[in-house]
Amino acid sequence: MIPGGSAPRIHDVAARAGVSAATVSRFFNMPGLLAEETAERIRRAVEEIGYVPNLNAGGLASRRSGLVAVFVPVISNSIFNPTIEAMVDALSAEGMSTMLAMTGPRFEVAPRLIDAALGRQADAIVLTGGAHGESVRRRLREHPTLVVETWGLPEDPINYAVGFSHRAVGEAVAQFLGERGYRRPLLVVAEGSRAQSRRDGFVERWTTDGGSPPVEMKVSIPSRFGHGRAAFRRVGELDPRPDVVVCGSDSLAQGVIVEALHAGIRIPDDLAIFGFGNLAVAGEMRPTISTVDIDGGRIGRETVRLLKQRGEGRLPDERKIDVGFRIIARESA
Amino acid sequence: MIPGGSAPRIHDVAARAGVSAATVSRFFNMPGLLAEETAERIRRAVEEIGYVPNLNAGGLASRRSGLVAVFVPVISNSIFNPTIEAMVDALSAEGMSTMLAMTGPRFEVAPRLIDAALGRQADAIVLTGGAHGESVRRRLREHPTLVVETWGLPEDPINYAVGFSHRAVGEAVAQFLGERGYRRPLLVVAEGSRAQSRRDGFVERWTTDGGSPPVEMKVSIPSRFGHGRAAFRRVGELDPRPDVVVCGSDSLAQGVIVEALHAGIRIPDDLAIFGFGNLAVAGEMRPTISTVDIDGGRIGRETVRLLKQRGEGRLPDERKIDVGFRIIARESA
DNA sequence: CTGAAAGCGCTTACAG
DNA sequence: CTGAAAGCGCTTACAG
Repeated sequence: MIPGGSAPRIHDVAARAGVSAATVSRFFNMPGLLAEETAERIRRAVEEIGYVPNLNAGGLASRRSGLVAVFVPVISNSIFNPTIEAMVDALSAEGMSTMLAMTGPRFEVAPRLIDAALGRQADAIVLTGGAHGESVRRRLREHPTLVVETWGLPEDPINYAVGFSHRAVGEAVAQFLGERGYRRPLLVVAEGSRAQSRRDGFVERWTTDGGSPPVEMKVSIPSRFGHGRAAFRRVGELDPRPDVVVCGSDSLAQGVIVEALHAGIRIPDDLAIFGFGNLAVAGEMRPTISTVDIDGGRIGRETVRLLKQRGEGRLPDERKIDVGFRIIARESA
Repeated sequence: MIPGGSAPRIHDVAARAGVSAATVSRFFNMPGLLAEETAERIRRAVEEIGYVPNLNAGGLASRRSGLVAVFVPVISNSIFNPTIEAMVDALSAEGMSTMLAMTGPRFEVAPRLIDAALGRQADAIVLTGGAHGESVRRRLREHPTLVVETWGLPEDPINYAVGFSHRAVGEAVAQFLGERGYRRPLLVVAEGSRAQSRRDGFVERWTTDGGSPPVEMKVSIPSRFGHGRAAFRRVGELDPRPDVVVCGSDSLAQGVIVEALHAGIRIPDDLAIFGFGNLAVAGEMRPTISTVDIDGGRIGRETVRLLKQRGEGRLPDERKIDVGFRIIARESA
């Protein structure tokens, strides 16, 4: 475009190519309909004047904004980041844009954030990390916008949910640690309903398998490296002493390991550590951290696939998409 | 709104409140102009029918989209995250929305991403982490959209830059370590022009102060925990052995510490470690990590302040805003 | 395969 | 302090 001039509009392209604005519009949105020679003329005109379609005007006319609002609690050290990255990439590849809304670590979704997403006419709202309040859920339920909840699999999704069963994770971890011969787990449980579900699954399976009820300890969210100090202190206070610390995140597990090593404790011989999330650091730590792998990228991609399917008018009947998880056995437990 | 019904429009509010659409528009955009009694009627009508203004239509008419496009390389373990969080929060408080674009760790800004930002009529484009190619810079320079580059302070900003001098950081670190008596630094330098600037500043100051040219080692970006292993291996290969490892990030510093401790090396007595960024983990590690503190949140807030000033038609003359940095002396060096 | 015309839901001079 | 009317830059039946 000419520096300082105003941006070219669809009519400028049309005039230059000797066609109507409607045809230029079709060039971008339904290219299959155009005669090859017409398309070529338009292509050249677009190139020459540097035309970029006004997507907001287009969205207003077509009633499809091409905008997806992604709600996340935070992005610093968030376990959801691979999901968000995969989602932003996939959306961008589909010609859609990502609007980012941050709710804070406790998911205090201000009504203002919802209004912003709806006011921008977001084609879809993606809730990452779930655990939103009933009033927010009701509001979204009443609204025609497609809502995808990720990382959890709520009993009754607002529209769709892509994630895994946190309860099943808890059960699998309990089984794994029981089979490895651990007997006195300390559960470090973060606030929030998903952590609570994992805890419930763990406790149920553990006691069903004949274990005595595990000792529990609460930490605030997010579950971070720095909590490792308090968690390790708790280990020292308990009698009998725990033989494994089950952490709500790999960062926390890493923090406990650093504290334990600093105190001269051997891992896993004196104390085992189990994480959650399979962050890169889990495989790189000394010792490497046994944990639960969640394919966060896949959650993001499945979410975008859902949006594509909606665009094609063929949304699946099944409203919960379970991406599963894997126990990763490494050195720390 | 009525479930299943279509969203109410400004005319619906106007009809219910017994005023014109123009007055409802003013209620939202220039509330000071309305009679208190009129405002109250509109407020009630908005409440009753659950009206949410269509911001895209509003933006089309007013030629202000209220959208800010934020370009970041990645968000997983990114040092820019506090900046992004502060920015998203501040923008949201101003009634603006954040569009998130991801360029990949090497800032390969696809022209498609720029087109998306321009096509959405972003009021401003924020480049986080800088280091974009000349063709992108030229394209943006020609465009009337406000561009703010963050974290670096380029010689000639596209429009504005908010950040600090990476070269000055390098110089300050060299001075600090020299004064502490270290003599044989190993510089672990990540790819990218900002890391290179810090390296240049370090080397210049170090040699000016009489030190011999430091040993250097390249790592790919992002500069992560996992690179600690290779960096520490390098320490063992060098003769004479380095007495301090200067890392491109706190994560990397953490990785080196873990490796060193695992090998039975004492920190800082046998080997000192210096980081960059002052992540939370730097203050929580054992030993705590000496590093450079960057107030990332402030970078985000200053950026939004710039956007507000532009909205009020009073952009500052000075095109570079330097937020500075601080050396944080802790246990590791 | 292409065009003319209406319309998407707002804002903003302009006039009073 | 408020309203009527034009217009923001597109898309999409409809018609040919």
